[in-house]
Amino acid sequence: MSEQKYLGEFEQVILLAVMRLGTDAYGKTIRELLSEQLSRDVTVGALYATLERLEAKGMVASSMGEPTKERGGRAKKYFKITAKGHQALKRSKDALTLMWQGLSLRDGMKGAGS
Amino acid sequence: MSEQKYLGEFEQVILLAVMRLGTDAYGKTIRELLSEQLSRDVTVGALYATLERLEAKGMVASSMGEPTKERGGRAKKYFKITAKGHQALKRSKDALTLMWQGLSLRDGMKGAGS
DNA sequence: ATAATATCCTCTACATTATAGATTAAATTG
DNA sequence: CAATTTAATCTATAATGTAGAGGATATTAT
Repeated sequence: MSEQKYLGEFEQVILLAVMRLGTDAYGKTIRELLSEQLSRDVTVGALYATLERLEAKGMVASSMGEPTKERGGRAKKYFKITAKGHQALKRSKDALTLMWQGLSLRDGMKGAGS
Repeated sequence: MSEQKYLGEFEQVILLAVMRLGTDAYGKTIRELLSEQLSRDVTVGALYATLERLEAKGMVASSMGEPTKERGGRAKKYFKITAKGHQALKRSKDALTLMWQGLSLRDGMKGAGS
């Protein structure tokens, strides 16, 4: 048991990617999304390892799809975010939002005078 | 060498706390801020370990302050965010913002129909 | 049928972050 | 100087993040 409390940085990003891809979220599409949107190229290993952990924690659910496609190949493993995943994501977002409240980047650390 | 690319989840939160506290950021105040704002109670060990890592990466800078205060005690170690820390924070924020684009929580995974 | 090719997931290992709390350091007060 | 107060350092361990070789399963060409 023992529920870990917070989502890691990468876990958040992957959860968001899965959410975004809707019914078409699997290894390749997730990797492409991260590469296109964030210019973040992750290796397959990094991706699946994290998806597995998220599934173990009940944040995502998976199901194998029919392999019948354009040009052969193994069956895809589709992922979708669960209600628990949504909650975790919301908590993470709210926390960051709270901490950002009233802060602006731009001008670096001035004030600190003296 | 080897610049790690992304800030961890906790690193982000702490960096934001240091930024928020301005000239009064040290162990105790940071811990209090996290406890009050996020109801997140971290142990001293967790906090300092992360601050050390952030300093090693050049995201924050520290300086010892005069201990002369209300009731004795050891000197405080003040932290402030550096320009590099700002940049890292901005990158993290931008990435999350991009991924959140167009997504709304509320209604969970519908569409998946079939 | 079977070798070549295409897709995509599984497995193993190791690096970095996160978390805990006991311990030590340094100052004030009686 | 002993007791008290404030705050940082040290030592371990768990959880996340990162990599890439390797295996599985399907299609296409010969």
